[in-house]
Amino acid sequence: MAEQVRSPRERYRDQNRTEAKQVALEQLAESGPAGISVNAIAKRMGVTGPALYRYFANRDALLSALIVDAFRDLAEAVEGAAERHRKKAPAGRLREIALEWRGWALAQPHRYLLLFGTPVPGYAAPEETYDLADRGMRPLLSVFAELAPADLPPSRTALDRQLTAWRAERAGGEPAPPAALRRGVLAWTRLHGLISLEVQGQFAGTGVDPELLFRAELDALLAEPW
Amino acid sequence: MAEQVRSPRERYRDQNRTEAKQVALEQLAESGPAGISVNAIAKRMGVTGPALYRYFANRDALLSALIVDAFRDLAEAVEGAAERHRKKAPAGRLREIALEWRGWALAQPHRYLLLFGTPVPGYAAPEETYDLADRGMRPLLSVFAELAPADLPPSRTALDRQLTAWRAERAGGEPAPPAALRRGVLAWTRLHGLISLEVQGQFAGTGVDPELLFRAELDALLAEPW
DNA sequence: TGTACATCAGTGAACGCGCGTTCACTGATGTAC
DNA sequence: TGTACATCAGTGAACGCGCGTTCACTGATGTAC
Repeated sequence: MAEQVRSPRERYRDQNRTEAKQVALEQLAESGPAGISVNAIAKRMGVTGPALYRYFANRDALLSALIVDAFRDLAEAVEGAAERHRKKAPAGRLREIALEWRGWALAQPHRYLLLFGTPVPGYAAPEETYDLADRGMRPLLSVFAELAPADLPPSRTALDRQLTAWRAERAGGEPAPPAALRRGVLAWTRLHGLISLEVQGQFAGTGVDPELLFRAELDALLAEPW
Repeated sequence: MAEQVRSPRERYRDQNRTEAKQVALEQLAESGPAGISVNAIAKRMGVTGPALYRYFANRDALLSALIVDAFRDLAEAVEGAAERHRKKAPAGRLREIALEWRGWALAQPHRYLLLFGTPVPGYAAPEETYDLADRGMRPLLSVFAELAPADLPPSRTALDRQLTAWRAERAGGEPAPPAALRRGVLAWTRLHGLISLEVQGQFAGTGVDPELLFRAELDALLAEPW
């Protein structure tokens, strides 16, 4: 990241945009996406409501900024974990990536739900989010590409064809065996299933420790035959 | 279900309660949980707002009724599938149960998200929902109890102890091998992961058919070693 | 069967509230010559 | 370096709106004798 030269005014703008987003995140944590209010944010910033329209075209633009930030943040966290453990064997790296991802979600449940929770009605996510969502999945897919044995029999099921096309177009480029893509995507949906239930407190009254479940799921993922 | 003797007035009340809930479900589908409005429901019913307070103590009570209904409905659908295919081998029955569950969610995504989506902030679900949630899981757990080989080595991990205690207390009673509980719960979280992502349209732009992914996940579930 | 009373559904007015957004404006900060 | 002008942040008033909920009430329906 090169340091950008910015005028004082630009710095000031950035600072205020950032502050507004931070306050919005507090509201998100307290009362959900519907609780994010332009006027309330302004009040907490010590400013009147209309002032925020200098920084965001409208409420939806603010929401979009939050979503894009969160997707990028998550992708960077996952990429960071992959990078930090790049010397580990793929199985160990997979564990680290998955745990990083869960950690990110648990540390800021509202942001995770903003990305993967109930869609906000009447709101359409900007195009950018699709790329960022794919980017977050890439490290997971790569690990499975490494884990795949070299002598995998080729597969031409409809699903495998779809996955291959998707990989070529969006999810990173380098070709991978379809079986690796399939397992990578399913790994993603499995981990998401556990995390989303945990984040929503579905295990709360059960006496079952979600982290142990999560680790058991990782074990199962690695024990599965190819 | 025995036919209850009810006075005309009671029948009338039930009818109006039901109609209010139906209209609320329409609103839920259109604009999410936050879009459920007492006044708007009344208007659609051709009645003034305060009239609804004859039927529900307040907005939260209405929401609770919707949630309890949905949990019960889902549990009954799943139980029905298990019952309809009771003569099938366990593996086939598992498929049917899972497909029934997915079908229920896809047919009414908003209701599924009401149960398992982002929690409504400031709203506490009534006690009853916990039992109903467990009830919906039971058929899945039972199938895994059947699938478990008889010669499973005993396990005493912390997770298995927690699952056994939970099963004894809430999830149906009949004891089952811990490994079966573990796999049953993980089956649930896996299917939920796929379904919740599908219901929220996360696969929309990818060209990947979620149903094929779902069936691949079922195959993986059954191919896994014990 | 008829009358007296109790129950209950629904009305309409009112409460205080917060929402997103627009508009014309003031005053401060930056830019050009 | 000083002046003239353009840019931009923020204000305060106002818009129309819908929200959940309360209250005293009217009028219809049911119950008891």
